[in-house]
Amino acid sequence: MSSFGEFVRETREALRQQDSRYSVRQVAGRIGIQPSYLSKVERGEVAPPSEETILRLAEDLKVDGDAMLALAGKVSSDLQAVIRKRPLLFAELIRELKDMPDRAVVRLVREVRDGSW
Amino acid sequence: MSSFGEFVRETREALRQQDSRYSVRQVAGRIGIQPSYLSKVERGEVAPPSEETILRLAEDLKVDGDAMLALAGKVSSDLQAVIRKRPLLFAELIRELKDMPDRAVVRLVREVRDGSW
DNA sequence: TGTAGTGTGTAGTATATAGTATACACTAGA
DNA sequence: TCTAGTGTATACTATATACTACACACTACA
Repeated sequence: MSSFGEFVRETREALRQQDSRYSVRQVAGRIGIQPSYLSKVERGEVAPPSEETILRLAEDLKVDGDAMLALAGKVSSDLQAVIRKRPLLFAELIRELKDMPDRAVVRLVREVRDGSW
Repeated sequence: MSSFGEFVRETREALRQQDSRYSVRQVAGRIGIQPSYLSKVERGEVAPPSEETILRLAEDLKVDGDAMLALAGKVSSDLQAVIRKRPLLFAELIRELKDMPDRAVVRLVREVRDGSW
């Protein structure tokens, strides 16, 4: 059920192969939570942590923050803020893109970034 | 502070000019909450209601749901679900569009909708 | 002048969120 | 053999979220 927890555990264990500083205790220590709490999170015994904690964890595990938030069922609050400033526009855009293939969205991102328009 | 509450009160009072069924009590009754709670919401005495309640309220007051959620500091959970399915893609797109003028975003929406690409 | 409807004050509640603190049993290395 | 480090079990907590239930004072109108 908790793909978030599984992902964290697997990612941490993978890093640990190369670097002994990726134990539950040490990661927890670096990101400022109790080891017992991280342990429970990894085993899905409790819900995923808060956005702030997830982002610190993602950084420590060298994983993309937005991807990790998504696994936790969340959307970064700064993205939400962008949407909230122009709700009608962004709601329409996002709903329109909902069923578009990845390549279509990628193309859009490029178009906007390259400013070719 | 509570622009949400003010907005609800003003919208409801405006409708009431034409239709006496837009009293606090009757609106509350239709959307399934206590009148005292709606009263407190309108006066900003409590935080905005849940997403579900806001959407029922928006419908009753004939207002856009996404706009009303935005005033409450929320983003519709169905939009969040779209983002969570492809977090990297959508995060990049939205951050890229953050500082673009409205007309640029509108143009993009049209482009996608008209399928001219 | 009653009564139907109005908004609001007060008090309380259930559930979720986001953790902490401590102690325990186990293992690998010096 | 001891000790430093490992993961985890247990018990608890503070704060936020999202309301309900009831009572009260006031007003319009028939």
